Amino acid sequence: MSTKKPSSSSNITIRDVAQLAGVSPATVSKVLNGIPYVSPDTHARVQAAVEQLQFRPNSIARSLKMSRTSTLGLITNDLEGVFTMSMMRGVEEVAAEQGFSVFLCNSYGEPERERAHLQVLLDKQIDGVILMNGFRVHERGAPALSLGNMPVVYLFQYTRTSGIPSVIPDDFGGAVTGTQHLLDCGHQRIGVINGPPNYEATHIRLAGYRQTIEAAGLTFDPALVRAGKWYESFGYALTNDLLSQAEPPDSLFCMSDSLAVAAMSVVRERGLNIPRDISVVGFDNRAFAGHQTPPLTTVKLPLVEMGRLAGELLLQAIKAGKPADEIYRVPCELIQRASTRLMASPESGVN
Amino acid sequence: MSTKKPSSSSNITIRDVAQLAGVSPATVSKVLNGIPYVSPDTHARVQAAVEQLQFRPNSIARSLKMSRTSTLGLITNDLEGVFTMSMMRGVEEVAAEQGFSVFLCNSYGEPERERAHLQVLLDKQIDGVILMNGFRVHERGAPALSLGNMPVVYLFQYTRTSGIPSVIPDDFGGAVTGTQHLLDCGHQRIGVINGPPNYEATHIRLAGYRQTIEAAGLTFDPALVRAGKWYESFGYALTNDLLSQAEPPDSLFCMSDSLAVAAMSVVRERGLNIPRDISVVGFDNRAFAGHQTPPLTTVKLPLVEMGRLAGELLLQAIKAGKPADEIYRVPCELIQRASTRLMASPESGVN
DNA sequence: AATCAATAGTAAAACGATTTACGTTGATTG
DNA sequence: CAATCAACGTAAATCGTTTTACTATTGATT
Repeated sequence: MSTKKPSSSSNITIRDVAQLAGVSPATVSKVLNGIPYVSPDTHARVQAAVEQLQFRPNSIARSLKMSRTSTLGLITNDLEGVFTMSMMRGVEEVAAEQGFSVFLCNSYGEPERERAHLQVLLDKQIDGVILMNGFRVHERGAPALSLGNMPVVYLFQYTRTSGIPSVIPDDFGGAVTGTQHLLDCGHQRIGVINGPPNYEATHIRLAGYRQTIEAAGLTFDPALVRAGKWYESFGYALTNDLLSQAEPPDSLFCMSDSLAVAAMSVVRERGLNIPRDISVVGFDNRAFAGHQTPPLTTVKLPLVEMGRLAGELLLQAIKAGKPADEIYRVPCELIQRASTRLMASPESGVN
Repeated sequence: MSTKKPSSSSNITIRDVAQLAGVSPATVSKVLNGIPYVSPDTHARVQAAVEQLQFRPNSIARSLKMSRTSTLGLITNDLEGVFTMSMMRGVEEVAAEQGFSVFLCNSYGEPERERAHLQVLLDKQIDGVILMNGFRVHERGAPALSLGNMPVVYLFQYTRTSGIPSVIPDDFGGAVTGTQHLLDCGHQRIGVINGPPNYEATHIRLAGYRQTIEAAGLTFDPALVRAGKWYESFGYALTNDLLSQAEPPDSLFCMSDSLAVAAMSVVRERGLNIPRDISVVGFDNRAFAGHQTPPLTTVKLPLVEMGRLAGELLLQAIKAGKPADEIYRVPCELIQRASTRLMASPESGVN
């Protein structure tokens, strides 16, 4: 009959293990942490005791001494934003891989809440924090609270103030990729349905588009560009407007998948076939993009990868010295589906 | 010129405060925690010292002694699920209100990951945990690890094993509400586009529909019911099928907003007007529901409220004794928009 | 045989708060 | 006047680890 205590979950401490193994707590600590100079015999005895008692060290006590908690903070402006969860997943994933836990905080975009959350996290001695923006206001200033020398990484927003790495999508490159794909399909008049001017991405993507068509020897025509908001409801009028011109575009590059869905619907209503008569490319690679008819070719916002990178940068900053403060632009790859004319091979030029 | 130390964030301890105020650490602890028997004079002196030093107590040290961390765990099966973030927001919200932080963990539905996460959270001495399901497999068994007597709450899933409260939507009531609304609009042949049979919600909602129409004196007609999956792409064929019958339905109750979007699209293609010729009701109240043309009337899944309730139940269990183990079904209210014929007042019956 | 280095283990001091138990003091009371 | 009591403070123990001395034992080297 075992004499195991009923034990309310885990009263067992390192002392109990030491006692059972017939050694001192210090020795147990050594084997627990793989510190050398403990005989194989003792090592085995301690491990057996740990096993038998189902001992698990108390992280809190450990943290107190070590002043490292293996804990990250993740503060978001907009927990319910459409891009938020994928980035969160990336962050959580790398954190878990490296034995870190992450505190989730929602600031609702209010500096006062952000300050309060940061304060609590500081009190809880987290090792680092990611400040993540759910919406696309890219440039941001200092955090709402002085963080001393705690590592910080910005995600989906950037800063030019020094010492803080930022992770954002490569909007320019993404626009280039999308545009080039349409050129490769043989299109000469590529229409653009863009987002609102108060988003930096709007301008950057347009610049990417412009550079690409000009590099292909075409001239930039403002008549082919329309701008509204990111939502689907804005796409209908803009697309209709674009297609009603004397010389309508032969393809559409929509700067969000929502806009692309609206555009496709308008194109269909006008009796045109996608992609035979007109190609459509979206941006974001939202979940619904692949479920359209036809499935939407789109430029993917690398959200999970961005989350992972932000997490890696933060962990790296925690473990070593700070990485060079820098803006990391994660490439946006093309997800080729059926809303654009399929070419034999992406390499083959237009000729 | 101030002589404040450069200070690497927070080296200042309760001793420093005590020293500056000319009292003992114990006294400082008293005023910090509002414990009586400290003279107004001393109180003021201590507070001044706290202020001057910008002292903030170290949560880790506090937790070690008190064995309470003011920290919750939230483990989800599916961090990227469409319902997850709203529930998370609810949980985070109440937690923050009551001074708790929440650890976010993604188990990807793998028991092994869930076990690992739980283990880490236990080591970190969290005060309680919410096990949240991102998809609609409702019934679940015990957690993947024995949790001793740590409070647990299930969210978006339930259990009949004792001691654990569960928070789920009231699918039955929601189906009743949606059906009744269509009856109130004067419809007699209400078609149903349902989800897959391996979801319990599918059956419960159908039962709610059936009971409601039978209570109204109509007979349940299986020919009016179609089932597929929740995604939009399944809605087209089902709706077409339903509407091609000799006696087609005069209204549609779609058990997800995605299905409803597909249904509306099919209805339009057939040259019918919504809501004049046919009413459509959805389920979930996804973000896009309000952006349809016409905006979709739908039964709201009370995700944020469910998250809040789960958080409240957990905090309550932590602070007091466990609440009665029970299944909490949160009501699903009707969000009335323009895809159903508007009635003068919900109270006025059909007559 | 004496010295030294490497190995094995431990006692005790941290880490930074809370809490218990106790000591003053001054006022009130029988 | 002695005894009681309440108010105010503090020293020291405590929470469960890690880490820093420090001791003791070996085996190898001169």
